[in-house]
Amino acid sequence: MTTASTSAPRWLSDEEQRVWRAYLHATTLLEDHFDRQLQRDAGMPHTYYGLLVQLSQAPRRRMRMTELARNAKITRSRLSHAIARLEKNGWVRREDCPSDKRGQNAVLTDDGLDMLRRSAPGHVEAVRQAMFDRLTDEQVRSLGEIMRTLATGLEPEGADADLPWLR
Amino acid sequence: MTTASTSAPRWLSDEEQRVWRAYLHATTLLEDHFDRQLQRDAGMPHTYYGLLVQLSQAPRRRMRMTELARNAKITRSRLSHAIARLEKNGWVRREDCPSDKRGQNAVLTDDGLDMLRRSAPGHVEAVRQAMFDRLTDEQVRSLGEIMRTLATGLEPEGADADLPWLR
DNA sequence: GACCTTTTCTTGAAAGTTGAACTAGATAGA
DNA sequence: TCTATCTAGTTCAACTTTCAAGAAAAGGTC
Repeated sequence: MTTASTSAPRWLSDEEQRVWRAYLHATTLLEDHFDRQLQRDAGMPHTYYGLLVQLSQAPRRRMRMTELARNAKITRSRLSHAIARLEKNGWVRREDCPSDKRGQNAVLTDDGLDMLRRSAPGHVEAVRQAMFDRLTDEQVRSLGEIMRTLATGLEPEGADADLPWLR
Repeated sequence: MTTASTSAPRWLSDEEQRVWRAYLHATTLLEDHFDRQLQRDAGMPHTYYGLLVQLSQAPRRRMRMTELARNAKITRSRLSHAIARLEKNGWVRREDCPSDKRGQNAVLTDDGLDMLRRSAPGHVEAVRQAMFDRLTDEQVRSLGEIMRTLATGLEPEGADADLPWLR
């Protein structure tokens, strides 16, 4: 009897349960915290803000939709809706891709860049206050390594991976 | 010139940026991963599943709404909607609180407990595979400490805190 | 070229979340 | 008591996300 479906579950140890719970609590609170900070100061949820940041750092302030979805770790559908909303705000515009007629580029507008410049200081301060100011250098280093490991684990090389931006 | 609004922003260092990015990537992918696993195997999002788990561990399998919201780190509004949905599924029912006529208890039903027993092994396995199997014991220990620190930082003692379950 | 499959992106409806407004009951002070 | 305030929980509308379906172009094979 060695099949996964019938073998005895390897329950979490007490410490693992505590760590898992702490992980869920911290990530939920952090997400809520930044969503509120950015909704208040920039008029959009954290995810949307992240898209503008990505675009601002891309060559010529533009990026293909799927590429942007991959960077943000979200589905293309979600991205389509998000870009539509940001377009309404005048912070992004769409542009046909010259080399592939199916493709679209999302382009950060000047207004979008302005909005980013205005809100960036406050957001960085919020990130510092909630995360980096509370951790030792060693903890920051360790957190980075852990998070890279976990992210990599969920993005396997093979074509069998169920990745949001390919759904 | 020392006021927060006008002092030079303390931008993130390169390493801090990498850590922050890795954090966002990993947490986004993990959330997506568990939401899908549970939607597939238990017919509900991760947050809802967490509520059933909380109830299953509470005395007499019941809990006051605000208390449950506090444990889950979510707003009471969100919880109201969630419980309404779980009630439709027959996994939870509401009950008037005897000692406070404004209060409601959310009670895990027998059906709810069954559903939890059926899906728990698969979920634990998913958590192991995505998180604990990939980290060393030392990393698990470190992650726990980091997450407890961050969660605590966002739940200050004072009455000035903007906590989801008090909104 | 004709045909089939894959890739890119969008759409519309259903499900979930947020924020503000609201009801009802508890609490505290004059 | 009377009244003002606070707390518990729900509801509605607006917004966001998911899922399934679909249009259009690209790529591969014969």
